[in-house]
Parts: sequence; structure tokens; C-alpha cells
Amino acid sequence: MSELFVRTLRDDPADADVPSHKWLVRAGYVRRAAPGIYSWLPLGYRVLRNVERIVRQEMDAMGAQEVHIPALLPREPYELTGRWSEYGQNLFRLQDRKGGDYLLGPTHEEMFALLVKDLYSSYKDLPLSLYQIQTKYRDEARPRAGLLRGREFVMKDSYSFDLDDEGLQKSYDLHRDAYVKIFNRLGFDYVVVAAMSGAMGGSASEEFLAVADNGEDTFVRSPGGYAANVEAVRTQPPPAVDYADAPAAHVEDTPNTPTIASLVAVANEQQPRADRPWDAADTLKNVVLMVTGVDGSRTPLVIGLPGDREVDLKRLAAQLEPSEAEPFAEEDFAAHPELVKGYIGPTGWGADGVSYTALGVQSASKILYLVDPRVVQGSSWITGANQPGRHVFDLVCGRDFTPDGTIEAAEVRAGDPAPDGSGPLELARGIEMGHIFQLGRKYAEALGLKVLDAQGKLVTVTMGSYGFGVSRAVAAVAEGTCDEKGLCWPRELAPFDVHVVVAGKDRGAADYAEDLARQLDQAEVKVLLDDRKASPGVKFADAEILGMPTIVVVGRGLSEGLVELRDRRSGQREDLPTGDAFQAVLHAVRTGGRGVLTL
RNA sequence: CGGGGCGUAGCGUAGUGGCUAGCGCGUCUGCUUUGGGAGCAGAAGAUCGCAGGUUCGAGUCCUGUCGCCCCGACCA
Repeated sequence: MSELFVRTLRDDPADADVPSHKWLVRAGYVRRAAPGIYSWLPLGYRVLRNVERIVRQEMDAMGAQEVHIPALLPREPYELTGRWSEYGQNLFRLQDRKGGDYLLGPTHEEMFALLVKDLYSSYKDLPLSLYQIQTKYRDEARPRAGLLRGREFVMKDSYSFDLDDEGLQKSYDLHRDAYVKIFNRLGFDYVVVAAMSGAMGGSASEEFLAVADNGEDTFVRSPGGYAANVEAVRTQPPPAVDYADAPAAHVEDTPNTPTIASLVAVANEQQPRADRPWDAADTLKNVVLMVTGVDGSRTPLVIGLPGDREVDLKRLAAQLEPSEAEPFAEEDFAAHPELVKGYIGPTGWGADGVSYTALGVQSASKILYLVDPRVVQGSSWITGANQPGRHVFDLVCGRDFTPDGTIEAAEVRAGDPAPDGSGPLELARGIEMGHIFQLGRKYAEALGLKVLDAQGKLVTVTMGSYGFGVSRAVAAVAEGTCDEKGLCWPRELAPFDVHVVVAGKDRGAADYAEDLARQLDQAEVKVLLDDRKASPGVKFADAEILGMPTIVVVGRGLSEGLVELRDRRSGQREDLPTGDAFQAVLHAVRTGGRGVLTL
């Protein structure tokens, strides 16, 4: 270790907030090179390669073949699929000396599809799964948390190519199984959730999340086994209501009720219900947003949802992808006088003769109106009358107004029912570690990837896309396993199996430790030997920060013929006769034991 | 891209417009020490993020810019 290129820090770096970032820097595993860009030092790089090794083994085992596509890519393929513009600001673009456009690959669907198109042309060539472990580049708006969200990161991405949907399902399942194996070996708490496919397009997709309190994703799960990213949760709509006997809609003066709370209070005062007081869930809140399309077009969107729910902008964004939504600004309201802030109602209804035309406002600009799935046919609401200080009561969906459709934009709350009836949902946080998609034919179509089928007909190939964050996994595992003393690697990922600390000053300790290290090395155990001339306290602290699973202390016990074996995770210590140390360490390493093992 | 906080040596930090920018850790040399981040003596290491400006004088004030962290919109 006197030769290892590492320097541990005694203080927490000021810019590190999350534990994995803090410890990876303090332990000398990585150093920041630029915003969201990190250099791997010897210890960190060993962990990274260990993750890669596991991924390679499992990908190879499922029959995928490894290739390597450049990170520096030409513009054209991304132009063909529209992603040159869809990826927007997140794409690193550059030009060569002739002014030709290039990009640093954020993901490689296009290149893989073109590669297969280039070489294969028959159904007999399929199915095929290719993968690579490659550096990806995304110019993130906000890199954060060290390795967890960088602008340069290492990803394993694979792609499957099949003739039909059945084949795609099979390839998808194979990948899913391989992912389960990978995640089990990485040794951390994870959950597989239903996901939105986002910018990738395509249909079915699932995410593998590392369960972590400071993860960026929120997911739900039910006692019955339902699990989904909140973005992908499908609301269980209540049954439609028979409104044959519902009272007619009527507009009432409700002065000074721009908020749901003030509206409910006034409603209870002026229009009390016979059976129970009004509450927020009786109101229909209409939220206006400005949606910006990929082409830069801006269109307003009104979303109607029960008044006791907020719009979850993250969920909404996932539905609108790749368009982006932002709250309606004051100038937007000025440009749309038909939308009366605080008193917005569903468009197109005609109760009591009140309508846009009746208000003397041109309704030529029909605004898209989408509702939460809870706003079902026949449900009755208190909602804005599109006039300041007035609301409509008993406004019935399907009778008095007809939404243009539904949208999953309302916040998901703990206790909401799971869509499959498997019980109330619980919310938790996670780090997205892997994402598998059934892409379908979007890319194959755009790029003309077709093969001849058994009948000699050209058919478009269907694709799957499977990502795994390799460098993120290093951080996520560190995040999930570290403790108050430092890193604490699981066996398969640790840079070294054993950390031998020479704690005695006499020559004998150093000699014994070196000898033990040599023996272990010959037995193919990876040993880190701390032979530095430093005080024992320094060495113990460093051993804990660096986080090798097994620590051997050669020191004061040596005079009595004893060395100490420590387990980093549990902190268990045990004195062993010097003659047994080699076998004991070997046993601990080979059994993957978490505890100290005796002979 | 919005809101908030912050940039001083490898790390952590102090610094009322006024002298040669201070301290701790780490690093180097020497001696002593060696089971929980040792002691003494000495040394090296900073264009105070960058660029302008105000001023007799700027780490300190102003403007811009870059970067960092946190909170919101995106993803492995």
C-alpha cells in the first residue's frame, strides 16, 4: 500500500452530499475532473471492472455478444430517428474541422440497428442480442451526487432483434432474467417496477431500482406485489355514475374563491349539501400548463383533476414526453382571456347558457382538455365557471362537459389502491440502475432494418433495448453498503479481498504480514498490504474507509503467536494462531462469508 | 432553465476596504513514537475561480462570467 496511488481524506469534501459521493472521494476511489465527469483511481477502477465482469458474465451467459461502438458518432443516424433534435440540450454535439456534425453517444439504438441492417438480411439470422459496455455522454442539466448522475458515465447497453412480437417477448424475458442475476450478484436491495418508456419510445418497459432513501425516483408497491414507478402508475378509476336523476348544473356567485380551500368553505356556507359537507374532492380543479413541443410550438393544456390532488409535474412530463410542460405564466393568462385564473372550468360545456360565446369571448382556440381518470362519466363536480367569482355546481361529466381524454398527471399518494386490486400502495425511493424496454419497430422502421421472412417477404425487425448503469452501480452499491466509518464492499465488488494491516513496529510483524500476503496471493486471493510507516490508528481508520470485506491485523498479538481477523461489515474480530491465519482468511474469502469464520 | 447558498494551498477553513493572506489536516526533512487519525523542530505549497470596474489601496465593494451545492422541470 506504500505504493498504491491513493490518498484518503480526513475531512468530508465540502461539495459531497450523498454518502456514496463523500466516501468514494474520501477513500480515494474517484476524483472529479469536470462537472459531472470523474476520473477513476486504482481502487475505484477495480470496482468498476468488477461490476463490468459480472455484467459480461451474465450477458454472455444469456447468449448476447459483446461489440464496441464508437462514442463519437455521426449526426445522420440520429437525424433519421429524430433524436438529433428530440434529445435537445442533453446531447453533446460537436463539429469536425470540415464543419460536419457529430455527437457523443447518449445511447446507441441507431448504431446497433444500422450495424445489424448492414450485415443481416434473413429471418434465419434472428434472434440476435448484441451488447456493449461503453462510455455514454449526456449533457445533464444538473449533474449531481458524484457518480450517481454524471455527464459521462459507463453503461452496458444491449439490443435485441427479433422477427415478431413473440420473439421480442422471449428476448426481453431473457434479458430480464439476466438482469435479475446481475442484481442478485451485486448484492444490494433492488426492486423491479413497471416504467414509462420515455424518450425511447416503445411499449413495455421495466426499471430496476436500487432502493435508497436519497434516490431520485419514487416508486410504489402494494402488498399484493404490484410495483411501478410513480410515473407509470395507472389510476384505478371509480365506476361510472348513473346521472339520470342528477340535478341540473347551476352557476353560483362564489366571490373570492380562487383556491380550492376557499371554494370549499364558501360552498359549505352558501350551498350546503344535505348529506355531508363539501370537501376538496368534490371540486374539479383545472390546471393550465403551457406545453412546448419538440418543434418549439407552444400550446396550452388544461388538466382537470379532483381538487384534493396536485399535479405531479414529473408524472405529467413522463406522459407528454418528448414535449415539455411548464406552469402557465402571467403573460400566458393575458394571452388567453378565456382562461380566468382561479375560476377555470371545463371547456365546451353549455349549462345555463354560459359558455365562452356567452361570455363574449372567442372560443376559436379550442384548448385541449384532459382529465384525471377519476373524473369518470357521470361524476358530478363543483368547478370554475370561467368568470371571476363564479363557480358551477352539479356539473356532470359526460352530460355537461366532455373531456378530450384522460391523463395520468395527478400525484400518487400512499394508500391509493393498486390498479390490479392488490391493495393499498406504499411509496418509496430508488435509484434507477437498469431499464429494459420492448422498443418495437420505431427505430427499425426509421432506419429501414428489415429482413426476409420464411415466405420471402420483407418484414421490419422488432427491437428491445436494455440499459444498465455500470458506473452508477458502483455508486449505488457504495451508497447502499457504506456505514459511518466508510465504504464496505460486498465480496464480488471489492477491489481487494483482504486488507492486511501491519500494526506492530517490529520487523517480525512486517515479515509475517508479507509472508501471509504472498501466500494468499499465490492462492489467488487479492491482497492489499498496508506496509506504510504510519501509526496504527491511521491504518485502522484507512482500512475502514477503504472498505475491503476482510481485514487482517498483524500487530501486538504476534508475540503470543496470534493475528486478528476482522470482518469489515459486522465489525466482528477474532484472534487466530498465526499458523491458522492463511486457511482462515482463505475460508472467509471463498465462502463469501460475511462473518468471521473459524476453522 | 427558475429559486436559494457558496467559490481563499491537495482537503477542511479564518479573514472590519489598509502592512508580507492566517489556522488545522495532509505533504517533505530530522529526531522521538507505534493497537485507534502521535510529539518536537524545521520546510515546501495560494496569480484568494476568471474577466472587467470603483478606489490612493480590493480576498473584502460593483458588474459580468465560469464552477460547486441544495430545491424544482430530464435520465443509466
